[in-house]
Amino acid sequence: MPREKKITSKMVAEYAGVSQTAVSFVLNGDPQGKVSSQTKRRIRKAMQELNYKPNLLARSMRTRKTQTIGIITTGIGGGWFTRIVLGAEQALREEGYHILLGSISPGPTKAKSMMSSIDLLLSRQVDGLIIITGSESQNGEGLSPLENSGVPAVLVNYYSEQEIPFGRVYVGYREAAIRAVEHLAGLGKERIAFLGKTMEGGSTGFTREIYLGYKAGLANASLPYIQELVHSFVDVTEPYSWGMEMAEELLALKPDAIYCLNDHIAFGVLAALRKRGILVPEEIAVVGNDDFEAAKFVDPPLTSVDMMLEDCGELAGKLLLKMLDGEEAQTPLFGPAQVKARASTVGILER
Amino acid sequence: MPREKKITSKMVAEYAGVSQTAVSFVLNGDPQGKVSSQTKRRIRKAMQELNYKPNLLARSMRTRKTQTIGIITTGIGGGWFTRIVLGAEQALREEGYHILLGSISPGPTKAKSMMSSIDLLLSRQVDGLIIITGSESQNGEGLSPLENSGVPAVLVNYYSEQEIPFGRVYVGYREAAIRAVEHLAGLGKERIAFLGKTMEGGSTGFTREIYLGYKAGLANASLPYIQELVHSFVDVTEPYSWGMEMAEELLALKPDAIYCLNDHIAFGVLAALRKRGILVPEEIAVVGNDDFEAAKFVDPPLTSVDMMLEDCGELAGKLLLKMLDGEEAQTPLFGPAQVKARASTVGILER
DNA sequence: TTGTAAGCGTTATCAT
DNA sequence: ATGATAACGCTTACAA
Repeated sequence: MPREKKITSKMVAEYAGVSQTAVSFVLNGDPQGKVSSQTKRRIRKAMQELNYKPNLLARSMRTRKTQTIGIITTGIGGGWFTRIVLGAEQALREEGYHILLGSISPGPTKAKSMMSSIDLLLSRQVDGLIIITGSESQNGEGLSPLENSGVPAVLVNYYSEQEIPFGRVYVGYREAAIRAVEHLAGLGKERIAFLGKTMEGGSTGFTREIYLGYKAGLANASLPYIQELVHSFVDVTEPYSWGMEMAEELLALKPDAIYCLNDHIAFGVLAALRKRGILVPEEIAVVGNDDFEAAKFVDPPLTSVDMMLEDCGELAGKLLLKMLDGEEAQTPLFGPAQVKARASTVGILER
Repeated sequence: MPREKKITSKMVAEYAGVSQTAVSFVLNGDPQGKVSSQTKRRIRKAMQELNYKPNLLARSMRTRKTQTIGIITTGIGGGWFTRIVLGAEQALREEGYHILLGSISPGPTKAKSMMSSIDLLLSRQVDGLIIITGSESQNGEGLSPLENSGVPAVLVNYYSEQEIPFGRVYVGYREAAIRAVEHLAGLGKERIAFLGKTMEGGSTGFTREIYLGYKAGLANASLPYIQELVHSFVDVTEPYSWGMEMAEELLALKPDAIYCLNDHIAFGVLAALRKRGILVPEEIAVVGNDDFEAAKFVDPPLTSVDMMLEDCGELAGKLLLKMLDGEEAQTPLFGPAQVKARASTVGILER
């Protein structure tokens, strides 16, 4: 019995003794009120009894709309990508769209695989595309199939010199840094060290944003930019160890706070300070970025800036919806950022 | 210029001066070798010059295969769901399938929303379905649309009394517990406490698996089951605090190890032991489950059992592929589990 | 080896 | 208000 015959609208029409057209109208809510409520009832009853399920594929074929958005991402990473997808999915689902996942392997030949992934999704006739790129800077690589497809697309975190005819959404890194510094300044901290990547250190993309935010935050708080408190990394393979080392180096310079590019670094910093018996936050407060789950459980719990990635995803989804409605790709949008204050800055109030 | 006209295979045929059939054959690799290599070249050239992209929707319409797998999940949770999807996606992509995301909001009316989600995906003519359920036990709720659709489906972590005609994959909780206990026993621990949910405590689903694994692990290591070292929770709202409390209670009973249902609880345990100045792992070793990212960064780094969720996803994907090939839904499959040894059991060897 | 034509399940156009 | 009929772009017997 599991093998029911597929019911088509034609069969429903026959069963109800009406035309297929009438069935179609009922299916689409009969906007112009062309079907008498009597036959409407008959048709609905027939649908029920036959357990009819419309074939959305056929509909898409005809309407040239699939109600499907492709999401592609390179450089997947522990959850950060997911949170964005989640936000986007929700925004899009509310409008009746589904998500079709593009290739999500990091892949060596990035631009090439990006192109083929886009091609595949376009072949499947997605109505729009969201592309979440790794956090590195890049140029218009791999986007060529999109450009002349006319399919609206939103790029998330796509740092590029070139002008591109797509919507853009960025994670709020700069705001994150500004808020972090403001938070620390608000606690009376004045010598706020920075562990990240400076422009002199060759920062691009999101690392650049964070650095600029750090400087802007200092300016907002009327604090001086102290060169010797700013450290730039070159290689990121061991952020934890780097954080430890840098913390050691900084000690002599008596900072009263350390703001770190990410939580990994901050964890290293905390470990180093713990080992030295430095009081956190009384002597030195520490702030990280990204608000990893782990931040709650280190000792002391780490204040970190949540990048609100779901919100970024929602931003991307809503922007895409507008574009699907015919609006032009606007100026870039930036996601919010929120300081999650914990013991590493405010002491023992909460876990 | 972004608005190129859509190119169809018919246009390619005209342009190349051949029949649409020939184009179609080339598109599908011409299995029977019905097209001369000359015309093949002509056709390929035409495709290139017109920048032809086949419309996969139309193909699906005809072949009644969409090369699309729907994935539905209830009770999403910080990343655990994602890792499974990732594994499945990879396995399926290798065989040319794409993932269509079903509704992924927790939702109050779970069974109802599950049904509509399944219906929607079926309407979109997915070739198969993977359903990742929350970790709670359930009955055949919400699966009725699937049963008589004849569409193959794999359920992940679906704990149910009833027989169901679907493939099933379970996260390797029981094995996880067995390995954890073996790991501890291997280190010479003999009084291994358990913080989880016992059958007497009303465990079902995965909590039951873990408990059974704990007992099996003890048996394997010829260790006695010591009733007083086993604690069962009722309410899970504050696992961290519960872990702290239980650790305190256990102290008097002199356990030499504590195995926790999850990392949250284990973090609480570690915190309590740290406060008491108990040496970990010399006096008491601690093991958690799930291997959160945070496990690496607590003090001391926590040994935890990785549930290898990507592998579970891969298992699910591959099982589904087999079912798509006509094989029957087999006996349930269980994912692997791997102890990630860290300082909380083996001392300071690694972070 | 190549071409013709039917059909997949819808929706949209145009008469009735 | 309702019903034929033609698309949408592709695959696939079957005919040439």
